[in-house]
Amino acid sequence: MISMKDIAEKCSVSVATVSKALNDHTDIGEDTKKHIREVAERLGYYPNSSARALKTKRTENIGVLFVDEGRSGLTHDYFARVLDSFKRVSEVSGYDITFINATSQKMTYLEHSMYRGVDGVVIACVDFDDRDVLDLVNSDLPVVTIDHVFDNRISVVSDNIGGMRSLIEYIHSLGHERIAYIYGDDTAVTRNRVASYYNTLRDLGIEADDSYTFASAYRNPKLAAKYTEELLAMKKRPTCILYPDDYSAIGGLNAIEAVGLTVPDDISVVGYDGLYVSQIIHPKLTTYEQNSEEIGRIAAKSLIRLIRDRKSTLIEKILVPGKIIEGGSVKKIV
Amino acid sequence: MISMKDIAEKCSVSVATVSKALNDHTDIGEDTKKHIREVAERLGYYPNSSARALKTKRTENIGVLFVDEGRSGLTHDYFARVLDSFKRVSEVSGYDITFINATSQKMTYLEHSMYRGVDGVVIACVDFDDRDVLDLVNSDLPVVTIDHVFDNRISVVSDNIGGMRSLIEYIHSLGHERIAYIYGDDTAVTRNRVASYYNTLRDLGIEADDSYTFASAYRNPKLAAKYTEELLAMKKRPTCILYPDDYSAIGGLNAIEAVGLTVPDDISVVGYDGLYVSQIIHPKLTTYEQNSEEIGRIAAKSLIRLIRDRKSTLIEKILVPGKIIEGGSVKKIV
DNA sequence: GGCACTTAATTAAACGTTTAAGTAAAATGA
DNA sequence: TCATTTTACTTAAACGTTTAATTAAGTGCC
Repeated sequence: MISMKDIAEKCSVSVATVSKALNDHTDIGEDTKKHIREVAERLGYYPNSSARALKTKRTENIGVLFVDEGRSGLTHDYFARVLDSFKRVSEVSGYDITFINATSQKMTYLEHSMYRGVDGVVIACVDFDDRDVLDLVNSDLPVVTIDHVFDNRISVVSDNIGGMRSLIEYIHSLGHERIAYIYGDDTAVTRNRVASYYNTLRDLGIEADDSYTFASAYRNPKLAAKYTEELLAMKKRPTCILYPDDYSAIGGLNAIEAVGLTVPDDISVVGYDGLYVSQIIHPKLTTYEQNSEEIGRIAAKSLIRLIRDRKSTLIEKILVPGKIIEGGSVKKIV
Repeated sequence: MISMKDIAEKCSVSVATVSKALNDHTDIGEDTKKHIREVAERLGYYPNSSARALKTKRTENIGVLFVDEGRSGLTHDYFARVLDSFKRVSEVSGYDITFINATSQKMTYLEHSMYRGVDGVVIACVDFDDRDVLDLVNSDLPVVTIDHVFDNRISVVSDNIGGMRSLIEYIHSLGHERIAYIYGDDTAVTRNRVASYYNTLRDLGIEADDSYTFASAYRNPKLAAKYTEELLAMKKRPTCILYPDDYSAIGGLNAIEAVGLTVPDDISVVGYDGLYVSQIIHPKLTTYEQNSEEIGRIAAKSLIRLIRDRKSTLIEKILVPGKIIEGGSVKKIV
């Protein structure tokens, strides 16, 4: 490994001069800089980030906490896209991404973050009631959370309330009044969507029917199919069913076809997420596409801003709207 | 930040003693160790990985190179699962994962790896002809590649040849003889599968018909649908169509349904990958599930072994078989 | 009591950077 | 011409660890 010392010797200058030359300080002559850089290049010099971090107390590294119950957020389409976008934006700003997860070393998330000396942490797709997560959130580290709001932190959240509202208003505008909702696991996200479901119906002058709602789970087409069957068996069955996500909606589609009914002619179906796959099946799902790209982007920008301006005590909740994808799974009722 | 110095002062011992006590060296008395550890705990001490790395030249960090043409491998189901598994196994062994990607700092992958001082690198889902990738592969760093073989490196590859063979043998055992194959982009993976397609047909005594094969692309249902239409329009059309991946197969399914034919009664369809979604649609796809879990696991184990035993010059190609998922998209022909 | 050995600690240097403070020479200005 | 400023560099300390070398005290043995 070539170090500044090697360059210094080769150039007959001090190590400090080399450091300053490579970091483009103003108190080094132009020709010296040029010469040092050439030699550095020629010797194949790479700066050593550990040494640099030790001195500067900055690692230019961002920690990512992305875990959901054993299964990592990585295989979760929506979060994978958020992370992907986050990563891209961070890299452009010169930050690398390191995962801060369950370690064998029985370190807490905060300990792990301190150990690695990350400059900041983004948290998403975790159990936000977890003691370790809360410790991290309440630490001195710059933190941005995604899809969960803490009152002392910057958060970037997908607009679940607005999303649900616009979906229902859209369906309603096509003539639907009997709108069922099979919703996901009990999380802040779900609670917002459910509340918005009820509020929107009320605002539209529709009386909500509790037998039209089911507590299901995310990404569980089987369970969604089961509740769909129950809905189909009702005397006064809904004309449209909303699902917690696109996978569940596909489960619903199958259940509907299985009893010989057709989507959207006999009953309409609406997903959530706008996954790639939702647009290649037949019928294409009408669904709500969360802006994962934008969420990741904003989270990265916010966190980096926070890191660079540590004294900023700004607490923000940034709401990111998505958009309706008009597939072919909802029929206009005359 | 609490450092060893603080603990040393508190305990009236030298910094070296603290270091040794915390690292459980044998030349420190038991009571001293205990005391030092208690104080460390009480003060909320975290070791500093930068300082440690500076001394030991080990970061306990693994670099991950996962890029495909602009779009990161993160959003690619198969690679997301491989990475997820890789990450889990690495973490258990005490390694963290850092992405080594395109940086704004115009560093090459190798430079980036050296800069971060990663102990090793896993490469997957990249353009393996890229100059920068080759430089990394030919560097002194421990490297493991996934789904691509270099003759000087350990590689872990999904058994594409065997996978293709077992799929075709399976289909053939159900009575199919006219088997079409729409395949993906020109990569090593594709070439292996195509070769295996021809070899297996030959071994089964079936004369391959070149008009039954199409160069399509991965994850491109539109293009797959187009070639499917061409196949359907043939006078002597195939009884079964193989696709490069499950998404493409779904595109094929749609194209088939669109002309009023039914899968599998009128024609059979076979995917590749065994994505979650392939098993929740109707009909469920018959497909080949690559063992992404195992691939990630083996890659991690191999890389860590290589890191811990640097002088090992072992070069291996580890083939990981997957398995057929019998869905409902292939009919038995009498 | 003297010798060798063991145990438990310390000292000091090193890892590769950054940076405040210092210095010597050159340029500027009256 | 000499004081002042500017330019271009060097010195030296520091960041938080690890570790080889050293030391000092205690133990056991004859």
